[in-house]
Amino acid sequence: MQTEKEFLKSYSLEKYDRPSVTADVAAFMISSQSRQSYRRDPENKLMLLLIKRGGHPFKDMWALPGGFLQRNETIEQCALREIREETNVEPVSLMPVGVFSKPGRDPRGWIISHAYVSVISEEAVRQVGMDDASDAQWFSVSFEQSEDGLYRLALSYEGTELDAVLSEEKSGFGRTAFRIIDSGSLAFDHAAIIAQALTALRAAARDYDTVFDFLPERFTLSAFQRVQETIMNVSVLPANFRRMVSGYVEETDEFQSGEGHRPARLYKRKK
Amino acid sequence: MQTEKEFLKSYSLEKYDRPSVTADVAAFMISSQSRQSYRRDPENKLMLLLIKRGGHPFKDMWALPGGFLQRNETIEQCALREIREETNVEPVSLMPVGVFSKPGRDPRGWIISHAYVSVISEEAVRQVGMDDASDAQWFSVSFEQSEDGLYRLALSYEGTELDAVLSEEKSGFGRTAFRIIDSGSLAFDHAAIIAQALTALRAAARDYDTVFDFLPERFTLSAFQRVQETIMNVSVLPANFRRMVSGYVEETDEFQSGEGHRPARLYKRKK
DNA sequence: CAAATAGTGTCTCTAAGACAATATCAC
DNA sequence: GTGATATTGTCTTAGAGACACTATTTG
Repeated sequence: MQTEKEFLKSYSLEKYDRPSVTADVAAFMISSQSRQSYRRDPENKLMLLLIKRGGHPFKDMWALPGGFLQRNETIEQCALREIREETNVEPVSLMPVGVFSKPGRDPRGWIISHAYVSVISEEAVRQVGMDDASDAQWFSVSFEQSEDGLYRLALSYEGTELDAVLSEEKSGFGRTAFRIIDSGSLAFDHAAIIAQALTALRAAARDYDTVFDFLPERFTLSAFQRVQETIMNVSVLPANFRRMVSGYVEETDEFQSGEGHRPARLYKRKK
Repeated sequence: MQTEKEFLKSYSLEKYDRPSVTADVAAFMISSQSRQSYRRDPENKLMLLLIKRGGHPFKDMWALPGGFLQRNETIEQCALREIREETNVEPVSLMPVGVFSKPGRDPRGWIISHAYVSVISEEAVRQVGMDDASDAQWFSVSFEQSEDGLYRLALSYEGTELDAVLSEEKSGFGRTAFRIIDSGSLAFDHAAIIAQALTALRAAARDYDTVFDFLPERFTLSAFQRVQETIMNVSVLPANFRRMVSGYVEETDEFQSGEGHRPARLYKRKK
């Protein structure tokens, strides 16, 4: 009879066939656009970080940042490591989206990808600064269902426009996934990963939980509302928004003035 | 300059260090207990399938069914394959729960696990029949937070009682995970996986979506309610429950009689 | 003063919790 | 008839959408 110790000594995983494992991250940021007038509050845009691939496969195409899982780290740590390397910024949050393991999804071979949503603070990115010649760039995001039932994902940065088309796919058992109809020149199956990530982000923003991740420590309620509306792609009456979030925020006694209109009280997240 | 084709020809993933990948499944079933009287409707219990490990490591301890990912299948297909093998039943649904990749979680080496919740129909299990001497058995489940804030997971089958204790762990960024304080003699980190699976199951049952998976094609509203209450571990007034689910079900013109009280109309899932 | 946002109050509608009352069967 | 579940209806309360109205600042 073999003891557990003996068993483990003679056991080797190397004998078995096994895949390579990656983490890919959809890192989002809210950026405030310039004002239309000295009175008007700035508009917000939802931005997604993409990397221009330097090598094969999909050379010169845009892809999500990501990389291979290493020994002695969790898959979350791998995702964080990759996003730190690309942005030089500490992410505010990280949320799992799903696992992509369909055979053939990567031409290099048997590779399964773990997708995450990460939120990056605009302040932090501005401090680090963005290199316009860098391979890493922030794209503005639009994702909507059109009348024909298909989903259009539009990413744009300067002159570069990536337009993907996807269909909703009941993945066997009620869960919804996305099938790529037109990848819009995104590498691998990343168009589908981005669509899934946006869906997860919006679901998480429903209870304001993830919305705070996009905001600084102290914020006005209208800044809060603008961020929420940008993520969810909906609009709410300001009076009702205040009421709905009143349980999630705490007053401070500071105000934001100099905006061309009545100063607004700053709030902070409750508890 | 190398073309993509040339690149792929010379590329090999084998050079890199990579983990073994498994899918582990928390398969749930609702079982109706025997009646307390000829009038009383039977009570329900939530059951979880566990396998007694035949070999090292954790020999003779109970574990979730699962196995290694094979080439040419997705991780979902792997989960389905494992649960089919153990139950000889086609699962009704499959839902991802999370990835467990903490270094050291498996004494055999670098193994990351993908956890799924699966729902099995009681009818199907009864048709196949359960072998009492089999390594696979259905345990009744209780999972609650006690006053001290800790979570108690209790699994029982005939004389066997497994009692695990867990604490909630803010996993870095707002997501909650569970840390094992007492594994209750469950193999690996499976106590934490089960806790997470139950949390995911309850979240999915809030919108009745997963609840239908436990029900036959046609069901009475009180059967529906009993299943919902069993999963969520709460209770609702029958009058209010009918109103709440009225949008999700459709009347049929069949009734269930012979139950020792007024026959109930059978309903089916809407759309 | 004008333009913009900040902030309050109120009407309405809907959904959920509580509960009363009636209906119908098996024994 | 009795004991159980089936089914309907009503009262109340909480929360969200719509909207009117007032307050305050900067150019």
